[in-house]
Amino acid sequence: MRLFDTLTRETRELQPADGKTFGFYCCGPTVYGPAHIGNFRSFVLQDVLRRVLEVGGMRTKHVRNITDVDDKTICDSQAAGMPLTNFTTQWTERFHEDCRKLNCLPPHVEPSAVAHLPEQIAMIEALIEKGHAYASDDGSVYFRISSFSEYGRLARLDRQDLELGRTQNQRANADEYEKDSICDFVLWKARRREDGENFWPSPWGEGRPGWHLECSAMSLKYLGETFDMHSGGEDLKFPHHENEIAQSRCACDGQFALSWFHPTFLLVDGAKMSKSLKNLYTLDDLEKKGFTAAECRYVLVSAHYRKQLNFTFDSLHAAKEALGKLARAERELARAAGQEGAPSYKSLCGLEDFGVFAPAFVALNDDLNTAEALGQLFVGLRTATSEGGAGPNWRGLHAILAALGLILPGVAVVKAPPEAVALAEKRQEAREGKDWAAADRLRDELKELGWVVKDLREGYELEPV
RNA sequence: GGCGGCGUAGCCAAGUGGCCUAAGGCGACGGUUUGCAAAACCGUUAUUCGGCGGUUCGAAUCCGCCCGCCGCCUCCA
Repeated sequence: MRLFDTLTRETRELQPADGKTFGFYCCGPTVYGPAHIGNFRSFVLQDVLRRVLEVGGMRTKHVRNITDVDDKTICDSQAAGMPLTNFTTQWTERFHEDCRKLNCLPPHVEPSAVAHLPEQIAMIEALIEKGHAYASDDGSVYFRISSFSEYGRLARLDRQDLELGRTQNQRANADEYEKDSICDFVLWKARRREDGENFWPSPWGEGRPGWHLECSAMSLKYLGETFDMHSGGEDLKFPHHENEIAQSRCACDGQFALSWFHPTFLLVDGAKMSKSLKNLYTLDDLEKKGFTAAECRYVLVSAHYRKQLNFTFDSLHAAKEALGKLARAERELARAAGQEGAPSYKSLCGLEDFGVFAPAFVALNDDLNTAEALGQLFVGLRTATSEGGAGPNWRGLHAILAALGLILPGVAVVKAPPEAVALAEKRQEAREGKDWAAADRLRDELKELGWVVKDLREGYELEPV
C-alpha cells in the first residue's frame, strides 16, 4: 500500500525493509485513567493500517508500549493511595477491555516502560559515552540537542530558535529548567520527594526515566536499530518523536524509523477535546448514551486520517444507521451466496478476488483512504447480489469489513424478556382477530417495557427502544 | 511570532487538472408496503465546490490576494 510519510512528506509504497515482516512501533497509552475517543482515533487507525497490510497479504509485527511510569501515573497513583503498579495495572486492563470492544487486534508485543528500566539505562549510558548526554549536579541526565544536527526536522521547528528559547512557551517556562540549554530534554530524572516510593537505582543515583526514553529503548529491543514505521498522534511529533529520533539515532548506528504515520487530532463539536469544554468522552460515556463501540469505530474511520475529524452525536447516530444498513445488505448477500456466519480473519488475509468491492480495497491501499472505502462499500452493495458471483462478492465484502475492523450488528443482540414476548404474542393474536384497539394498546405497553415491535411479512421482531 | 492543516448539499464526508452538471452515509421529502404506525424497500435531494482575480482549450482541483476555522511550538492520541 501507499502511505504518506510525515517526515519526508512523500507518499511511498510500504514494503518491509527485510522483505518479510513489516515492523512498526506505536506510542501507546499512559495508563492513569480511561482513554478517550481522541486517543482511540490513533489506536483504531493504527489498527486499520495493520489490517489493510495483513489483508493485503503482508506479515506485520506491531509493537505498542504501555506508559506506566511518568509524572501523571505517579501523581495520580499517590492521589488514589495505591502503589504505582496496582494503579497502572487497573487502567491497563481497562484499556485492553476498551480495545477489545473496539475490535482492535492486540499488538504482537506490548512492553511496559517500568519493566524495561535496564534497557533505558543502557541507552543513557551509550548517549553519555558518545557525548550526546550529560549528568547534572542533582543526578538528572539530559540530552544535549546541540549534538544532533537533525533535531527539529520532523516537527519542522528551527533548532536555533529552540536553542535560543525563541518559541512561544519556552519564554514563559524558561526558569523551570536546570540544564545547559533550555531545550535539552531529560533522560533520567533524579529522585524527588513527591515521587514517594517510585524511584530506581541508576549509575547517576536514584530516580526514574524521562518519558521519551522508553519508546527508543523498547523499539530497539523489539524491532531493532532500523525498522519500518513509527506512529503516534500528531501531537506527539514534538517533542516526543523528535526526542526519540535524537536518542535512537545518537545511541545506535541504525536509521531508526524508516517512515512515520501520524493520525490527526479528533475534534468534538468543532473543538479540541478538553475537560473544561465538557466534550471529552470515553467509550463508557458513549455506551451510557446508548451507542456501541462498533458505532464509535465507524465514526473514527469515516474520515481520512490526515484530516481533522469532527466527532458529533449526529455522526454517531449516522454510524448506527449505516451499520444497520450494511448488516441487512450482508445478510442478503450471504443468502445469495449460500453462506452463513463470517469467514475468519486469517482466511481473508491474502485474498485476491474482492469482487465488486475491489475499489474499496484500492482506496484503503491508497494512503489509507477509509472514507472512500466506506463509500465504495455502499456502491458495491448495490450490485453485489446481481453482478458476477455472489460468493466472491460475499468474501470481498467481509475482507473490507475485516480491513476496517467493522463489526456488523447481529439480528438479536439482546433477547427480549418473557413478559415482553408474552405481550407481543397477545398482540399478534389480537391482530389476527383484527382487534386493532387491543393490538395498539399492547404495542404501547411493550414500548413502556422498553421494546419496539416490528411487524415482518410473517410474524414480528422485538428490538430495544 | 514560527510551523502545519482545513473551508464541498441541512449534517458528516470522498474527490486535488478533462470519466465531476461532484462518491458515499445520515437527515428531509415523495412512493411501495402496512388495519394504522414503526421497520424495510424504491426514488428525489449541490449546473456547484469560502470570496475575488489569474493560468489553461479545460479548474472543486494549479497560482495570487482576501475572509473564516482548527492544530502544534516541551502535559497531550
